[in-house]
Amino acid sequence: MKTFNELCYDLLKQIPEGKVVTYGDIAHALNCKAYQAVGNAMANNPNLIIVPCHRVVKSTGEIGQYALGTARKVELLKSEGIEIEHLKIKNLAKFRFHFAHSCS
DNA sequence: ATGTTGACCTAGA
DNA sequence: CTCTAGGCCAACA
Repeated sequence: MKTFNELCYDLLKQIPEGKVVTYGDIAHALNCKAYQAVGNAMANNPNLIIVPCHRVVKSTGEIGQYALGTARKVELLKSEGIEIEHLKIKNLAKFRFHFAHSCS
């Protein structure tokens, strides 16, 4: 049985470049509202290289936190093509990624 | 099992 | 827009 954290990492790995998701979206994808549990999974940061933790932002459009620092997170997101200013995404909905459901 | 913490969210004023 | 209050869940001591 994978832990909740492992599930979060798995979802993160599915996020393509230039796309971002909110902690709430990840929690909702897991049929739960464990927003903070998702954040905790990132905070544990067991596989920062494998998992694109930098593509996770807050629902308000703010960048949130990052293991290597918010500044580094912004730089990475901007490299992806996302427009950010003052640690906040200009068009969050435009870069919002929708997780695939069990339906195909 | 209980208490505390955390890269949070939503609603109300 | 800002600030306050309540709620939510999992992992760890």
